[in-house]
Amino acid sequence: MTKKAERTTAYIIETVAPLFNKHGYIGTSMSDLTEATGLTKGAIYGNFENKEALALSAFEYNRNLLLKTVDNKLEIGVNAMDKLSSLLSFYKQYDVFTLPIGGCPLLNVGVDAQGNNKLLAAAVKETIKEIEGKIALVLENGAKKQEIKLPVPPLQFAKQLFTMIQGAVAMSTMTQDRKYLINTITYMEYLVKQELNK
Amino acid sequence: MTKKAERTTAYIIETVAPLFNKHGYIGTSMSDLTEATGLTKGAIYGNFENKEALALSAFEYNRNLLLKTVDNKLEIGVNAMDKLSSLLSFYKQYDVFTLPIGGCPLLNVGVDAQGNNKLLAAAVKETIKEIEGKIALVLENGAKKQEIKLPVPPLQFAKQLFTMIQGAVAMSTMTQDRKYLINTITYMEYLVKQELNK
DNA sequence: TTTAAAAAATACCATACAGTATGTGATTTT
DNA sequence: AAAATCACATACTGTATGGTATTTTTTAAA
Repeated sequence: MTKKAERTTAYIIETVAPLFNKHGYIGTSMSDLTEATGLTKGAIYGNFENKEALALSAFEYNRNLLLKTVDNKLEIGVNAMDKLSSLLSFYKQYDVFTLPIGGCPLLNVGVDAQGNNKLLAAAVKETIKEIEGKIALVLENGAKKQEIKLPVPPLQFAKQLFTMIQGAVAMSTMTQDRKYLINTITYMEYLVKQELNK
Repeated sequence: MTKKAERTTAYIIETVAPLFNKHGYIGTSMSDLTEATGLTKGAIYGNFENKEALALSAFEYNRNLLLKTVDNKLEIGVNAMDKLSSLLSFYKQYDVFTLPIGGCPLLNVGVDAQGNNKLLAAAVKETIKEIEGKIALVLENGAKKQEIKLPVPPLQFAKQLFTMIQGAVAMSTMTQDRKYLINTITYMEYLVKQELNK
């Protein structure tokens, strides 16, 4: 059986991850965390060195949730086009995914931490690279099997794809309007089919 | 001649606007502001009701700077396509524009304020609508004069255009890599020409 | 140049902050 | 079941926070 502290550590992370994601590093106070967890500062500081370490763990938790989901979506379907469609339809409803975790962790932490926390900012940057790499891999395999024809190198195409996706995420976040997700991703579905059809 | 207080008020806004933009509402403390301005809290609170009012004024200052520039770019050229090209080439170097003001005010404040400050969040939302409207107007006029052919209503096209632009802004902000701006906007230039050519 | 009004500096307030030393009860291990 | 360890709660630290009442200085008009 898992140790008590391990379970508490996990519980704390799960509980505070949405708070940090929604209100930012500075915007989330220790009293917010004790209130949400029902634990005292003694308990939290017994499991985490300081606030920054906890915030980093919280981001990593959300980040893994996202990476895992992206992985799943890119496993669906047999050819590259199916996998891309699967990813795009996930992002079309990205607001449903992000609601319980307090928004897009990449956008929220990526913007919030930029001017305040170099560690978190670096973690976001690395996560973006990972997702771009995953998409690029799908494209590369699809091109090898001659399912699709790439107009540019796979990583470049992946970056531009993900940039547009994050644009939709940013706009729907800022305006609180999911139409940005739906309309832009719908257009991207058409765009991808047109660009990759040989 | 302008009154002393008016000049001080303007000076404060100009000085603190980049700070609020870079570090966020909560992330910017009053002591940050007194240090940057060289004034005391008495002076600042003599000119602004409270921190929130000052932050709002600071955002409006940055927002007006952006709106004015967008206006200028959309005035360049005679036909719609020229105006769009002018806007896109501005955003291709958007990092140069945002450097002195501490980043993109829409993205930074739009994300930061979302979970923390309803007033600022609403102000961002309205500014986005304004810019989309400006772009839509250019498109509408261009369509009327039959310079371009729109596949969708002008406002919808404007929204999708601006969404992609903000995607490039978001990605280059999060990764601190201006290539996202250059590559994505370059692709958009090609895309716009293709989509609007009749 | 005097003077009244305006503007800014000072000194202070209560509160909230992150973090910690120590005490105490729960959980393992022997 | 006793002993040792672990996990958490309590109570506190010093500091920083946003904000304010009051005093001092500056400005501008008479």
